[in-house]
Amino acid sequence: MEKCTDFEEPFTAQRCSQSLSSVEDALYVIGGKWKLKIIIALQEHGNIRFNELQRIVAGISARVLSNELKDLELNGFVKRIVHAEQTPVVVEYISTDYSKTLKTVIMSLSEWGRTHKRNIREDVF
Amino acid sequence: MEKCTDFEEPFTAQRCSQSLSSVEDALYVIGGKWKLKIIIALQEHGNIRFNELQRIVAGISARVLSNELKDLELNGFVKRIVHAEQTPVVVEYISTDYSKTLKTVIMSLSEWGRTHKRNIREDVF
DNA sequence: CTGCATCCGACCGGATACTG
DNA sequence: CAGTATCCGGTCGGATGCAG
Repeated sequence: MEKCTDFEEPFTAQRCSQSLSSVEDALYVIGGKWKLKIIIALQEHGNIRFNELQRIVAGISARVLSNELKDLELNGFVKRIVHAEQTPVVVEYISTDYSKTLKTVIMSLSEWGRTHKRNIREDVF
Repeated sequence: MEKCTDFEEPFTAQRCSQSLSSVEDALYVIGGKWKLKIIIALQEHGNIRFNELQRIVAGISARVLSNELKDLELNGFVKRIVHAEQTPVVVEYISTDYSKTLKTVIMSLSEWGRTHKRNIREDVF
C-alpha cells in the first residue's frame, strides 16, 4: 500500500495499488508460455500459415499451437482466414487490430529482455 | 519482417524484428503463472513475510511460493532476510533494485489489463 | 497442408504431515 | 512462523495416425 513513491506520475498511488489485480487480468489472457510469442510472430509477419507459424515459434508442437490459436481467436487477437477455393485447403492467420493494443506491452517487454540479456552477459549473477 | 510500421520511433524496424527473441528472454525469467504477481506484491508492500505474501498472492500454495521465491532470488529480484535473533525465526522478503527495472513492464501490463477488463465488460466478445 | 483424436508418459502442483 | 517431504491425482504435451 505504501511504497508507491517508486512510481512517478501520471500513475497515482491508487492506481499503483491496483496493478496486481490488473496485471492478473492481463496475464489471464496473454499469459502462458506461447501466447505472446505467437502474437508477436503474427505481428511481425503479415498473413502467415500454420506450418510457417510453427516454424517461427520455435519449439511449439502442432497440437499446442492449434489450441493456442483457438484461444487467441476467441479473445480477438487473431483472425483465421480459410481459402476454400483451393485444395488442399490453405489457411492463413493474421493479427487483429485489437492485438495492436498490446504494442506498449510488447515494447517494454522486449526492451527489458534486451537489457536483461546484456546484464546477464556482463555481470554474472 | 515488414509490418514494422506499426511501431513508431525510437523503435526501428531492425529492433522490431528482434522483439520475439527479446521477449522470449524476458519471459524466460519473469514468465510463468506467479513470478510477476510476486514481484508486484513485493514492490507494493515493503518488507513482507512468507505467510503474508501467500495471503496477498491469492491462490498460491506454500510449496509453489517457496520454489518461486528461490527462483526470483537467484535471478536477483528478491532479497531474503533472516532475523535469526528471534524464535520462531522471522524471515522477510524484499524486492531488490533490479526488480525496479521492471517498472515499465508492469506499468504497461497493468494499464493494458485495466483497459482490457473495461472492454470485456462493454463489448462482449 | 491443416489440423483433430488418441494414447500415454512426465511433471506440475494440491493436500497433508512434519521439522526447526 | 517458515518452510520441507511425501504422496498422488490431474493436466500438459509429445508422438503417432488419420481425415478433409
